Amino acid sequence: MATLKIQNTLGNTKEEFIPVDSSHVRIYACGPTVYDYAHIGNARMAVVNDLLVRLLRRLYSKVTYVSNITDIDDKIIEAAQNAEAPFQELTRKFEKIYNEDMSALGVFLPDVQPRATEYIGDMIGLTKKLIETEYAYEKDGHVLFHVPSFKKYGCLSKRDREEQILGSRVEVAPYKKDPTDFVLWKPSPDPLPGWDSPWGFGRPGWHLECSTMSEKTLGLPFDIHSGGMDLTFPHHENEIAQSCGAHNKADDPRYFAKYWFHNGFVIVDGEKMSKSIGNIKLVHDLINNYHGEVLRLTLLSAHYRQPLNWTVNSINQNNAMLERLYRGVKELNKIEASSKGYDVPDSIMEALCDDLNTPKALAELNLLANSISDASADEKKKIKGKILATGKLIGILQEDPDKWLGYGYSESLDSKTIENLIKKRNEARRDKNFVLADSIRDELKNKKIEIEDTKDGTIWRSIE
RNA sequence: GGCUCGGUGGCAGAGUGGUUAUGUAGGGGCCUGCAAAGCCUUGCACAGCGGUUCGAUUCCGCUCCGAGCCUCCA
Repeated sequence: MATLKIQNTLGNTKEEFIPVDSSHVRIYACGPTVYDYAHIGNARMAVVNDLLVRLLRRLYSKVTYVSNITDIDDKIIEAAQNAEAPFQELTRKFEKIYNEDMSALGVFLPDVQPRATEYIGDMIGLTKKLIETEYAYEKDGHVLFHVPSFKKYGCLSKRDREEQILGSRVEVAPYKKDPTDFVLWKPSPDPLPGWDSPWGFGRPGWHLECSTMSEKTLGLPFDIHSGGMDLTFPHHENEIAQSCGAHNKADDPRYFAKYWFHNGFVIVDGEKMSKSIGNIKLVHDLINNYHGEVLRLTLLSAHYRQPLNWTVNSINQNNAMLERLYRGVKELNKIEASSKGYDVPDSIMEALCDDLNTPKALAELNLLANSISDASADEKKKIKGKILATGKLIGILQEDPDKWLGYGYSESLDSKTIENLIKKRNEARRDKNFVLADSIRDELKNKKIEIEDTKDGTIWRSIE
């Protein structure tokens, strides 16, 4: 069995994955803040983690995957105010859409999807602990984490506290003892949502929820904590400070999570995705134009830590690759898959286990598909088993190939009409009346029907 | 300014101290009445300059260019 290696942001090296408890692997991914439609960057995180979890499930008997829903936050409050609706209405709506959109990309629901608002009591508890351990202090209804008290602060993002203060561009709030202190709990003035706490009516700071929910759902320490690269600082750095501080484990950042797994950004046509440029690609829109598998494959076409340039060209290239793979599966459908449990090939497992090297894995899959043409019938059985198992693991090739390629499916003509035209054409061909035969083919092509003369007769498919 | 990470063939994108992935697009061919699909074949890529080495795209240094974080952000 191939051993899994992953790049650990904590230490910034590729490490062999050794679970805290090999009988139960536990992973937590920072999930979305649900106030708007998910964009392709959110999807990359979801797809990459989904694949990592699928891989872990092959390697370990029990895996628990937790990914939260952030359903209270300043942006949510703002969006709810603009919509003139209770924030819960907004968050439930976009949580549902998020899950539907991710499902379209072949992302399985996490085992646990905790909502921040359902853990407020535990967040208050964690904050109390941090006050007890003297890593936090209260001031004017705020509770702040005192960063200078946490010696290892910066260990994840490799940031120097002093330089951070120098490089800071924001004004320091008056209630902070130190410019780098961050909020655990803050007051919520009347119209804003909030909860009662020992420090008055308020709401949690952003970082607190993940420390709380990961501990409550998985226990400490757990194995992998993941998220987008931008979360490394400050979000994940602060989570470590909170979780290790609360448990008096300030010297041991791994007491919280052992491995930190961060995915790179998606850029669009070479530019950063941003509201001001107006180039945000929403999954909700993309799935109207492309099958989820095409989008998933495109997201996996680059290594997860590299920037991914999202362009129409790259979607098309991956679409072409997927179509060819489906043709391979269609070819193999003429034979039974081997019943001898032909599984994901070692070469592909090795690639995936090597820090989730999906481009390498896909290259190996292509090589496998290339081997179909000159394989014996017996070999084809094995190849079929391997391709299907691989497709299942990485979340592609799950559709019926005929349907994917459009064989026997048409929206413009009913199949009887098509069959009749094909019959007429074949009669014309028999009579060597190629002018007529070609005109019938052109007629069908105009109706988005393409025909193929195979040795088993003429078949047709709808094309876009 | 600080900290990361990159610059690979038309495009996408792995990887390696010496044997030049993979896909996609293009060229040529086979097959076909012609197509379509498939198959075969082809392309001497590794930002620049130095250094280490028998040998560097791969290691080291410098230069140039790009991206991300340092403020909400996947």
